[in-house]
Amino acid sequence: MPALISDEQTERDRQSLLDAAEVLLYAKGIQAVGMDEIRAEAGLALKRIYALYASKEELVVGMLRRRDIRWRADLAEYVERATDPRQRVLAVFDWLHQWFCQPGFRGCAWVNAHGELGASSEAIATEVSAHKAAFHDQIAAWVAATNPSACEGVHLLAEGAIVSAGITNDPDVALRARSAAEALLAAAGHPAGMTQA
Amino acid sequence: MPALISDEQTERDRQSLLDAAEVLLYAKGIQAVGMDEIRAEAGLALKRIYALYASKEELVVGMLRRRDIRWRADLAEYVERATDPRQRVLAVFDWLHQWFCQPGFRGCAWVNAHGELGASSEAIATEVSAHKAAFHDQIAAWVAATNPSACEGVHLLAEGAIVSAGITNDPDVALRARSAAEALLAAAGHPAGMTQA
DNA sequence: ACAATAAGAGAACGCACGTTCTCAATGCGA
DNA sequence: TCGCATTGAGAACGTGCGTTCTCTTATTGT
Repeated sequence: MPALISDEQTERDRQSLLDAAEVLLYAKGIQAVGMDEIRAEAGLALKRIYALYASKEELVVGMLRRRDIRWRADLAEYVERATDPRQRVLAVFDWLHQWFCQPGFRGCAWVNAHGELGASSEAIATEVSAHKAAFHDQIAAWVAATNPSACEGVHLLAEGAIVSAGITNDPDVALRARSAAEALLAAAGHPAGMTQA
Repeated sequence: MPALISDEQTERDRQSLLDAAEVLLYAKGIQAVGMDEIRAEAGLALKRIYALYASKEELVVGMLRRRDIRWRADLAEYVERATDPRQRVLAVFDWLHQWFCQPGFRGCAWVNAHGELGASSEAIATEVSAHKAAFHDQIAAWVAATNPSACEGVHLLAEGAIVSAGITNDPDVALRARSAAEALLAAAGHPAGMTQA
């Protein structure tokens, strides 16, 4: 095989690599997985990996970035299947419940990465912030269509559910978060907000 | 100095060690800090450290356990200064806000530890679960005194606020969580619950 | 067919870390 | 005062990992 590598092959290799990295790093933590284990799982030469990403840190960032796009697209696809604004917000928690039920669920990949490497890697911390901001805005947009005053609360319920489910391994936190979100949507401030200092 | 070491000295050394470990591990992450750095900060011999804890893993568990006791006692002390049940619940978020404002705040030590080592260390995962369960029960007890149907929601708001503040470095999430908690407390179900499947 | 080159496999390097071991120094009992 | 046990300081050991290097193999253009 050795000889010029096509752009298509490069893209295929990149996806294999990101697939392997995503599975292993999410399951075991970032520092717990060596580049050699990723190489074996991806079925690529180490040299090839370092041609695609200059360092493990860059690979992690690339993995988080691809996961962010897919994860939020999946969520949006599910949520926007509903047409009623209120049902859309509740669908967020149904989607979360589904996610929590998947075998191997181990909390939020971005929160985990931030806890492990946020202090040492600026690049990773930035990627995590970007994901969280995007998730916040996505939720806020859906909630704003029903009850703008509930945006922040619903977002925090979602974040709380993710973190709680990750640690307790109880997928039903999503349902309890859903109920609370329902209550928030029904509460006060349909016209204006009611934030307080 | 070499000769039998008193129990009092042992306790002093243990606290110095836990102090050093807590500061460094929280600030930089667990795997990012070597035992030698902890040794230097604690001002103890490596041999002494391994006489107090048989391994780094045990030291981490000991550190988390002491932090759990102090952290929840501080919270309770602050919250129970208020006498009105509703004010108590809101005080939780004021206390969180205070915490988020402290320099060096970097999210929840237990969530960070779980993300980093929950998959590889049973002992650490167990300690984290214990802390989260205790925190949940503490919150639930305070909320139950005002509006039992809001227990789960308020707890998730608190968890969400901690995680969000840790990543965005915006202490004011605590205030937004507080507003949402206020709304939940005011909502429905004073008599019965309203959980849903 | 043959040089030139590019890619794969994996050995090698340098480093960092958890843990243990050595050894000199010190306080205590006789 | 003398020997013994205990402790502290830090060297040493083994291991694992990120990254680079070597060397072989195979493909391509002439």
